Amino acid sequence: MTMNSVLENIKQAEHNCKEHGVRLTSKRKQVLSGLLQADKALSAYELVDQCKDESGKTMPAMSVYRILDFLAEEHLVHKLDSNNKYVACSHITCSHGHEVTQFLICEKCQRVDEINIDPSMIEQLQSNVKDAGYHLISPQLEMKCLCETCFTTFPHPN
Amino acid sequence: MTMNSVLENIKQAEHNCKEHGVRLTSKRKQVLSGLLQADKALSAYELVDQCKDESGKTMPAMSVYRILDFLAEEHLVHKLDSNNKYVACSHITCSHGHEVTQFLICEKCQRVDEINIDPSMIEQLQSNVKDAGYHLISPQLEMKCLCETCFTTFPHPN
DNA sequence: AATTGATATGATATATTGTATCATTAGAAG
DNA sequence: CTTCTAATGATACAATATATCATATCAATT
Ligand SMILES: [Zn+2]
Ligand SMILES: [Zn+2]
Ligand SMILES: [Zn+2]
Ligand SMILES: [Zn+2]
Repeated sequence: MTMNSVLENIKQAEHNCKEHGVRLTSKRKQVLSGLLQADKALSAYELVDQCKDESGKTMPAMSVYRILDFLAEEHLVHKLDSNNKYVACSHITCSHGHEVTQFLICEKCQRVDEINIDPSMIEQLQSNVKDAGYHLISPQLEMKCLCETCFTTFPHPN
Repeated sequence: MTMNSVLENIKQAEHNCKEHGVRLTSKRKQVLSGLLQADKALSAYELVDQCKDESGKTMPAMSVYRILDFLAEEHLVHKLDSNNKYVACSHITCSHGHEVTQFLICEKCQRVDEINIDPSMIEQLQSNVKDAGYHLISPQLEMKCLCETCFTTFPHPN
């Protein structure tokens, strides 16, 4: 992501936080900015390294985890359970809600696309869940994939 | 799951393994049986404890991980990325394939239901992935839920 | 400006999950 | 029985995550 885009995202994130009555502190900006620049999913500890590289100062892992929790609550980043990594939300500067999020995750290069789901599909998923006697609490679909580049670059089975 | 059902599942699992030219050893049976009896998702280390309780002998964590890998390859257990736990396949004694598996996971009690997806839904998911320029390599949908019991028992937001 | 209370961050220890590697054992095949 | 392979054990360690208490920062009030 270009530096301009990063700044634009940060600015919008700051605005969103203000509206929610919470603060996007400089550390939180630093972490979010790191994720935006990386343009892929990073682990908490990779983010520690990235912050070190950017600023020279070490950010405690504990702080990174806390900040990632905060950013996730604000829907500014998402945690990917598939690989225990974190990715910046693709929809910070647009007005998407987050009823159901779907991620396509490249297993090789950690590139992630956050795509939209057809509302009828969401409905069907919800109704499947309900029919099975469950109550959906955190709908997030993660699909383990290869991106086009990795698919053509690396050998693969099938 | 009743002891009879457990034995029936083990028997079928043994048959399946024989067909694939691999061995369902006694340790592997012990782990699979532990998961079947638990009737919910367990972590690898919870399984270590369970094996200890059942047999008196300690099974090394390393072995449990290896055995879980084996069982997963045979589609006898599934790994849930959502909570880093493992669950016995619900379809050992029936003839389901595993093109796309969908799990409803209770966040409170770790109860899991492995349900079927409508083929048209699978198709649509696949086409979404393709449209985004990705290649699906391991389709497994995990939905974080509350089961009916936990939903009515515990307080919840919304 | 100083006081105070709430929020954020740092420091440290520890828990949990998972892998690498080499040694040993058990099974199948000849 | 021997020999080869697959399975398991033992040990060390890496990677991910949380618990807890101390300190710093910020903003409101005096
Ligand atoms: Zn998002
Ligand atoms: Zn890729
Ligand atoms: Zn299954
Ligand atoms: Zn439950």
